[in-house]
Amino acid sequence: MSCTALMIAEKPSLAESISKLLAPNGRQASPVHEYFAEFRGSMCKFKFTSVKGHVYNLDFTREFNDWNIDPLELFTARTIKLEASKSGGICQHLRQESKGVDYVILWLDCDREGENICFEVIKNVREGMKRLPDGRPKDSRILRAKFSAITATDIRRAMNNLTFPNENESLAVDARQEFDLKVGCAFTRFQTKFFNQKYGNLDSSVISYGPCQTPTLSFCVSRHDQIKSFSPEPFWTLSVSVAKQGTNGEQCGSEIHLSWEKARVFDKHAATTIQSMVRKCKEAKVISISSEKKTKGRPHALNTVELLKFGSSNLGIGPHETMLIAERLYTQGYISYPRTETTTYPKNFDIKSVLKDQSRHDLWGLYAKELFEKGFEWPTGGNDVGDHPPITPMRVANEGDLSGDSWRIYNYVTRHFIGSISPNLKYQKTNAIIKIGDETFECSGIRVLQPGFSTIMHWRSMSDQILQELHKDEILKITNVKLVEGQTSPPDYLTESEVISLMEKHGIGTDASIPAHINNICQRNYVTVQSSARRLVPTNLEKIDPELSLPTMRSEVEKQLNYIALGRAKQSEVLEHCLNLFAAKFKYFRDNVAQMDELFEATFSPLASTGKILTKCGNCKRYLKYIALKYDYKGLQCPLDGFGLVSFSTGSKDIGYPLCPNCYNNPPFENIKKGMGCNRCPHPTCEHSLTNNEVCSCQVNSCNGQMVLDATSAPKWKLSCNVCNFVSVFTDLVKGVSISKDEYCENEECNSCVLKIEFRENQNKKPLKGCILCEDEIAELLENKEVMVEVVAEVVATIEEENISKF
DNA sequence: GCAAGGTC
Repeated sequence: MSCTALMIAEKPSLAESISKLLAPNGRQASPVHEYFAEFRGSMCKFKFTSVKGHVYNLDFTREFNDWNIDPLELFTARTIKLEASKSGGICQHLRQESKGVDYVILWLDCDREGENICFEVIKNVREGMKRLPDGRPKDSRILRAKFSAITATDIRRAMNNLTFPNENESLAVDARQEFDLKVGCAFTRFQTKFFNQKYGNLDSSVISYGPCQTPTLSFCVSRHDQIKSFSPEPFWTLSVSVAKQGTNGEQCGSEIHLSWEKARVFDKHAATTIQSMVRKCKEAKVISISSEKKTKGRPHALNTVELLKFGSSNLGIGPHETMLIAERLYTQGYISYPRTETTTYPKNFDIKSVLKDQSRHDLWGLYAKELFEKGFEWPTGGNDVGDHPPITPMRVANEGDLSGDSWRIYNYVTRHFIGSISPNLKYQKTNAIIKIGDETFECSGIRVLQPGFSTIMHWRSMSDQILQELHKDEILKITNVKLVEGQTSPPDYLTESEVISLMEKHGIGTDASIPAHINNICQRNYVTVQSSARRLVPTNLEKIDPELSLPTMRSEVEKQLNYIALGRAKQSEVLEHCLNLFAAKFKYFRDNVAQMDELFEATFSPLASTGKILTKCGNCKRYLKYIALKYDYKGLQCPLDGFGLVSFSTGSKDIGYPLCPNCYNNPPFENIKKGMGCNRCPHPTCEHSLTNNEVCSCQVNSCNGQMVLDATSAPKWKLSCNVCNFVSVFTDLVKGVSISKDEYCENEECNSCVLKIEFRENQNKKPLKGCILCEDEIAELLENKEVMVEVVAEVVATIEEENISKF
């Protein structure tokens, strides 16, 4: 009695290697991967074939592929599964091969996607299988092999412990596909149309949105924002050198540079005080010497993400390109399968023979040979995720065998492999603590004891740093004390490699899709890659709504999908719930984008077509456009929300004040009312608020307002009342006006802020300081001096009267 | 013209 079993792997290469591992002793599987072996007590003909990834792609039905329909309809649209590769004819192949077979055994990758492909396969093979005598299909003979490594023991174990495919896991993937398709397309279509109508000069024909690509871009954009909002601060540091001294106090040996315990001081006064104290000291004393052996561990086995990071940061090859090269090396048989998350070698992995092969290599053969003979280090640590073994060399290649970048990638993979089984790097670090007066300094030296893996992975090597021999309590001569001024600098743009790390940390994308997401945001011009260091710099096409670009957005949906996979929730309910949630987000987004736009257009611009960039929205980072109003934006920014300030004008001459468009509409604190300009805002720290710009009380009779310095009025400086229309403008002689911090008019009854006045260069006048109400010299500088002085006279009179009445 | 995830 005999039977036939059709076995299906996820990719051709696996069909080949697994069938080789399963074919009985000495009998190689034929190129078509057919062999005979015993199965469940009878002789069986095995046919091992494969699909090529997913069999189907999800798409909308035709009527929804029309960009003219309301994107909101997509959330409830009908979807269909279409065969993924039309030319490949995978469905046809499966139907053909499954005709009349007794068993179907599914060898798809053992992850959720693989489980989903199982059911895509079943859809095609179930029909043709041999039926039960009563004509029912033999579902009990559709089996699932579960394996965690492509090794003989593991594959045999899987063959002997066949189970059934897990439908819940597959349903979770179906839900994920439908969710991503609907949400992605709805937002993408809406955004694209909205911005294409608004701006003619977009650098991209489509502004896409997706649960992976958008958070990825968002990492780059938030770093961009950090850089743009960074303001450098000056700091000071002590640069001190000492030297050993002879019996007569003469210097012997070269200078030793010390690093200061405090590193940086942000107060110049403190820094100079410390410097002069240190200068007064005649000697430095060694307080302690310590020496410690340290270890830098050899790397774990190589996985995809590590390869991508190295490619980008050390070889200057982008992730997409790196994967293309790695795949080519794989199909040519030079390296193992390059898409894996696993960082530990399977227990029965033949490290010895791989290493022995490499001992023939032109460049590192000698090192590999020595390692082989002396005995390599068995790797410890790392993770077995159960997908594929780590990336290792499979065949020796010398530089001449491979071209350019292929060789560089192969070179790295192999050095990494050898490094991962080499000894650790060991070094001795010596540290000396040195005191000068009350200040503590240190210096250190490094001696490499055993280079270990860094011999082969030279980019990770350490070099000796010689430290002269010092003793505890030794007195050293101070040879140099300098105060060095520096400036804090903003962080740099994220490197591609840092973005990959962030994606990995937040679970965005997979080893197979990370390169695709990065490639996506580059190709669509959302970011550009800086040539040298491969840093990702956002272009003007930035994100729209921060809520939607949070990396947590993906993990929330992922959590819901897990419930389906575990069989704890019904697929239809979860999907409906998530889609409803995002349909609501979509509506909110759509209405708000429109509202925001209307609001700004109504307030600031009657003509939306032309005009220049006015200021930037602190929430969405889009530029707001401003058309032909009288007052210009002066580059001042609201520190609370990042919006650029604008001048509000009533239209009458000189009457106006600065205002933050965001605080104006969305007051940042309870006691700040809607519709307030900066000149009435009581915020304690904002540099533009009333608190920090009020000069004196309004001098108009019966007005209880405050005269506020209006920084947006420069170069024509003015003080304006925040209640009535009273304005005092400075004459053209004045170049700058500012409020002197913590200084008030000596006249206790007045108590106005002291103003600092700077004159224009051609005036040849020294800056002035004083009270605008009580000092004539300052009041003279006002164009409407008379008004001011008249009012002052009245005020003084009132004060005097009040004083009199008090007595 | 649109997503993400497999694989080539």
